[in-house]
Amino acid sequence: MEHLPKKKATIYDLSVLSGSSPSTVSAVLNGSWRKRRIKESTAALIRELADQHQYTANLQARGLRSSRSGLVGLLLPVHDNRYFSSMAQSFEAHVRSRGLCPIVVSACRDPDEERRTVETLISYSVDELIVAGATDPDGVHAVCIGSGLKHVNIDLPGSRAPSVISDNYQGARMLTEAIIRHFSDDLKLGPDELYLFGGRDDHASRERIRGFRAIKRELMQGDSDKCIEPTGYSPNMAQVAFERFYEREGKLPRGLFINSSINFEGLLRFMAQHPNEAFVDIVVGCYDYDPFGSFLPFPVIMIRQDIEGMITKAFEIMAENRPSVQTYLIQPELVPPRTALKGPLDAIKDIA
Amino acid sequence: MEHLPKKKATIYDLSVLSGSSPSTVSAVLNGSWRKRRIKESTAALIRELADQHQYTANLQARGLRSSRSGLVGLLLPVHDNRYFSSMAQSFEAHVRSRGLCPIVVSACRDPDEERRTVETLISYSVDELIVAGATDPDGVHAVCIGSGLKHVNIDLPGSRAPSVISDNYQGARMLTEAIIRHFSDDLKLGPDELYLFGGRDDHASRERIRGFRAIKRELMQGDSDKCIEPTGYSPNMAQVAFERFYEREGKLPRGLFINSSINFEGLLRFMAQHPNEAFVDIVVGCYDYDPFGSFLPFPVIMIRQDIEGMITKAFEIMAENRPSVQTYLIQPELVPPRTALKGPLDAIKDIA
DNA sequence: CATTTTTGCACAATCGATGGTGCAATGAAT
DNA sequence: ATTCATTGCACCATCGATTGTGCAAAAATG
Repeated sequence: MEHLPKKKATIYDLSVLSGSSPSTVSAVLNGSWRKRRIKESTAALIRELADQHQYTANLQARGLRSSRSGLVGLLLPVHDNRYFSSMAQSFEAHVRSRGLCPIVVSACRDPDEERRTVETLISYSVDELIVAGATDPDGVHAVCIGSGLKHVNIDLPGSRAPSVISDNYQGARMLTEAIIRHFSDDLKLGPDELYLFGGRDDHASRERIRGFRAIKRELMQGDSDKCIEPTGYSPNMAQVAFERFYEREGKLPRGLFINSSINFEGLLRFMAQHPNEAFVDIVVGCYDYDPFGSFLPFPVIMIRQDIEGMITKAFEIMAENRPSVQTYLIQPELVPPRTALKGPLDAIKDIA
Repeated sequence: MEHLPKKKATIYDLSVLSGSSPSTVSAVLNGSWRKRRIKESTAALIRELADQHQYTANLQARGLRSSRSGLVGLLLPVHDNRYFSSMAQSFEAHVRSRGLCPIVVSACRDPDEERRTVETLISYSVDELIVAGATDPDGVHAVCIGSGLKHVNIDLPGSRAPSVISDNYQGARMLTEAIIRHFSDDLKLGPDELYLFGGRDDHASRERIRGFRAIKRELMQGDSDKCIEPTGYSPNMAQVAFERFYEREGKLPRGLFINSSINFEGLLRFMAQHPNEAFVDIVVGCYDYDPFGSFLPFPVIMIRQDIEGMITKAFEIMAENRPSVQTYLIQPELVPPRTALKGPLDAIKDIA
């Protein structure tokens, strides 16, 4: 039977029931009672009543009074790809292990939405915030600073708050080199057969492009601007770019550096329009790891960013009392084709 | 320059500045001022002061007073796969469009964690909750009912709250039939060559198994218990199951119905251990859509659940004042191999 | 037994916003 | 000019917890 939504018990209810004052009840229930010299027996009684009546603290009230909430936020650009969803997963585990409540929100790469969202979080007195892949980290910072909210950037650095990012330059070098070396000597790749698609004008893309070009020049003695096609972080724009290229050249470049799995989805859309023959000889390097992407019918080399490492580092930084504004580089990992890595889900017990 | 975290302006500050009372300021700033017959000019003045001083309401205080929070929650089993991350993405868009704040949390398929998490959300006076793929929806329901929280189940039904799920029976029939028909007449699949892997003892798995068996008997005149291998929702257990099968039979079944993309990842892990030759003739049907999964080197047929449809329906139900406890079936969609569908990300503008 | 110390708790202000109620000033109606 | 209705706003209790302070009663000390 549905019992009517009986309103929740408060410390005042328990106060009456136990014969103690509200403040005593509060102290018992929030752990500060030793300090307040509450008798063990009083505490025991109150605790018993509390779970008899299923008391749970009203966290809004607590938050209002103490201007803390027990919430830790993660601001994401989007949910729907494996990079960010893994990040959310790791993040939650970390926050939970500290006994706090993780809340994940996305802001669609929109600077205004980013700021508005953070303002909302602040209005709930979120205690800490990880800002991942923000389009305008410094804008977010300004909002945070105004209210003293601890925050760390991840994935894309800001200039005013500590940042933890992966070493995109090194990663791009590794990935590019792996693409090049994947071709045997007799089918060697030329500088104008290796293209970079995707990304936009953000720190990560710039670094990756820098790494791509550097190693390309070192190993191939060549590179040109036409080998770089930034398409934004959208499957659709990437698809269009591939289509255009294909129309122009009659084929895709044999070597493809794809900036982010989101853009890789653009290649999928292209693939859906063309027979497999168009792909027999290509080698793709994707900056970002997706387990299914790793097993496509052509060689796909991927970079897996060390999400767990970045999250860990971010929380370490937030634990400091006066963290210095600097950018920490975390090394990413090269993932050869046909590799199924473990992820944060593996940490979860599943009773078969 | 870092201005010191000057504490945020409150209605009291604005009250002093404007010469009006706090309640007037409050009314102006929360929109109820017309009703309270505040003069237009007074309102204008207050509004100007408000954004001069960057006033934003303390939502904990508001929530405490009004016992509403403006938060809408989505409880997920896990973040890290495309099905649930798409769900999060759609959910956020819906909630945002209503001017509320979406918050997404996962509970790792752990009934206790589910209940604890919902209790936490309730402590923050979350206004509405979508419970997706909960292991124990009725347990969650009990917690919600205790505090009058509106909620709807998605993906896995409960018996005490309205539920929106996809038609798993029909979906499984479609998928199974598509697998069978994918084989040409000369290579026809036998009943003992078509296996179902993955899932566990939940409503969705049961329905899918029922659909799988029904159509199998109709089209193949055969089915047996050994063709069903529930492995739980874990890549690892699924991998182990595949390995065992392979060891026993020297090959994989030619027809594979895989229950959820999470289990499909188990197949990836298996694949990483074995040469591509082990897969040349298999056809996989996966209940859940993953764009990369669709392009693997063997035919992969997928079922895409109508996430957008389910979310929409869920919100419609929550908008009713006395929703009836029933289960709504949403039709899923069969996705042929090599198909790149659009997703919730496509709704996001990206300034290239 | 008188005094000091310790124990155990109650009191009350406070966090920031909301909304019911009441009342003065203004304008309209008679 | 008196009465009545309307306008415009202030007052105050309230939501549920936290925390500094104060004060009896009990215990320790002399």
